[in-house]
Amino acid sequence: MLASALNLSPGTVSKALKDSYEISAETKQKVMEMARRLDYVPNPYAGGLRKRKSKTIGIVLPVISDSFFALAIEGIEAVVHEKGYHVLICLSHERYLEEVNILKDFGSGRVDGVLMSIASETCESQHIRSLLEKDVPVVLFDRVCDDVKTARVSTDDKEAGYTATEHLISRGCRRILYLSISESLSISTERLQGYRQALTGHGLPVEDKNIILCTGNAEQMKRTIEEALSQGRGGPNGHGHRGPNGPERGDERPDGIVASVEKLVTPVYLACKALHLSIPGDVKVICFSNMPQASLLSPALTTITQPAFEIGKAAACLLFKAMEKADFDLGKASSILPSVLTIREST
Amino acid sequence: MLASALNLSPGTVSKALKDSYEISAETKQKVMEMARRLDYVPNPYAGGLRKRKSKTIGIVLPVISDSFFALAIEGIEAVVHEKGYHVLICLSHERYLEEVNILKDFGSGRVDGVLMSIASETCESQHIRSLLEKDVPVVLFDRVCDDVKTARVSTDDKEAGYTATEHLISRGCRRILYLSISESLSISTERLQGYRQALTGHGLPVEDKNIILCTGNAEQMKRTIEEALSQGRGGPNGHGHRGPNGPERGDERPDGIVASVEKLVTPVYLACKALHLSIPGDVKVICFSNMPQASLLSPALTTITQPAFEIGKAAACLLFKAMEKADFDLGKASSILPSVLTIREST
DNA sequence: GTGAAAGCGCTAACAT
DNA sequence: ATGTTAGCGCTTTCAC
Repeated sequence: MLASALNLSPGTVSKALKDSYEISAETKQKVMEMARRLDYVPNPYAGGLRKRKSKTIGIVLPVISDSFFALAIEGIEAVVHEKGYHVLICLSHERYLEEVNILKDFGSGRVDGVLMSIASETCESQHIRSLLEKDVPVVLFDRVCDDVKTARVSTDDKEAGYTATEHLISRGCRRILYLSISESLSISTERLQGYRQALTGHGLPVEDKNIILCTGNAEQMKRTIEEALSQGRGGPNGHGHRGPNGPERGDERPDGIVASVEKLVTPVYLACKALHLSIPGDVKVICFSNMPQASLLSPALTTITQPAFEIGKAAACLLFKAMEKADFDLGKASSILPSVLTIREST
Repeated sequence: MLASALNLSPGTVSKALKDSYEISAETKQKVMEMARRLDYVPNPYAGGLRKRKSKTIGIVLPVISDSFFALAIEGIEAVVHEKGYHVLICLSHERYLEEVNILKDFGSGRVDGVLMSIASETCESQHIRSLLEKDVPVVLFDRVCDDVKTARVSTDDKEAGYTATEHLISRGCRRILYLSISESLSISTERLQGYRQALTGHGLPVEDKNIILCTGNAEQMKRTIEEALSQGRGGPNGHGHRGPNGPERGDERPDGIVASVEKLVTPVYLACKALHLSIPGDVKVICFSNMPQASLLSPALTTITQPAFEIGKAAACLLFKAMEKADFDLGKASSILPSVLTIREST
């Protein structure tokens, strides 16, 4: 296209555009000039076909409207853009089957590498292994997966779960609810393990009825949480507040909540409100969240915050290392970043 | 690749895969079978090159970690995915030059159409027109731009600005601050116009010193807001609260804030806290925001909410109409969706 | 019903 | 220093 306008061969134009030493300054001048005039940009797919690279990386996420994921994308974008690559984003909507289809599509040459955080439905990883077999490097972040030999970037979720729970215990909580959104997700199970360890470590019982799986939409989650909070508050109309004299002997009502993901913040607060439970008076709440407005909530929310942007960045960097040198072993390249506990009014 | 494995010509394989009538059931069977076995997916770029379509649409945004944009992407993704297209996301980081580079790149055949919300720095649209000239359809959403003849999808920002301001007036505010993040952005100027009209319409003066441009990071914004809120609070230590007897005669202190974008929520709340101003006692606050936790803030925030998901969807639908029939005139296809006022404690 | 051939827009090796 | 050629992986006429 440029070539015909200039009466030059495409080869010459191609070289001129890349400032090759074999082209005369004069021709380069002409080519550049014309390129500017025609606002010409080479078709990346044509070149990519030839070079067998797409220069794009695929991101697979369950959702975007979540402070953690939105920030993680920005972290990824920072390094991808710097490397001159592009970013293709696909959503699994927490569905295993959609995730499978996306990865299958990514095996077509559409992307040179994949960054992914797995769906809550997913508890199997054959689809990931299939992709790896096609030599498409994959780096998992946040919601990772043990049974696949590739790099993982996340926080130490077990430790974070421990820290969160211990914090509640130090605040006097004895019957602590753990709210999860999946029974298989790494973040859920790891954080749960930390929760268990903290309870056990402090001589408190771990009770199944305090481990709550919250699914469905926000309204359904709220109902699930209300139900859990109503435990041990005997009598037919068990929704009354506790007496004015603080916890009564034998009161089995939960007095603390570890919410394992940000999505649970609203349901938790609404459930407490509906039950007329005061936070932190009746129930103390800590949540894993990257919400920038956590400190503005009523009451201000104690959080475990993950370095979302940094996680995205680190994952992307690992991916590039793998794409740049084929012998780089992602299998032994995982990285763990620190999360931070920010204590606020809710505890 | 499949072809060689089957000893068939690529043409035959291609047709078989698309279930063409000219291929025998038997061969189709064999091809499908082998495709499954090898987990084969055709390279989309090769086909795209031939058909001169990329089947991907480009999204240009200033940021992702913002409730509105994150939701808008999900709306876009819903329709793009349904159409069998893919989504390439590029961030302008509010920079005009990055936006220009992205659009230039998008003129290469990388995308078949573009959805975009312009950067706060942008106040010129030649780059958009250049792209349109290359027959890449563009639909603007939310942060639109008047001087380019293409479709726009947004809310009625002038009306929303009016509604927000009138609401504050109805709550007794007389000295209302308008907080913007740009002097050229459509959302800023339109909402500002509504603000002016509401003031004028209710016999209140429009004062330049009440129209505040907030730039920089959250900390800088907070300082700007503090300064603005300190207006008319005379005396050397002008930071004290107002007297216990309510507004004094001649008090020039602002008593209301219209924050034109979500990013301003935190700075506004922090500024009020720093100045020991109570919301809504001393200052009433309304903000354009899609934060799911607005009702949990302290105090709960009165918001103007935009139908972000729907805006994304509508924009994508228009874009597809334009891509599907070349004679579809985007110039006269804009659409305006309703935003909603949710009154909470902050007013 | 199947194959051969051309071509999408580019790059890279190989002439000239 | 420039041009020619082949080929990336696919689709699509057009022959057979």
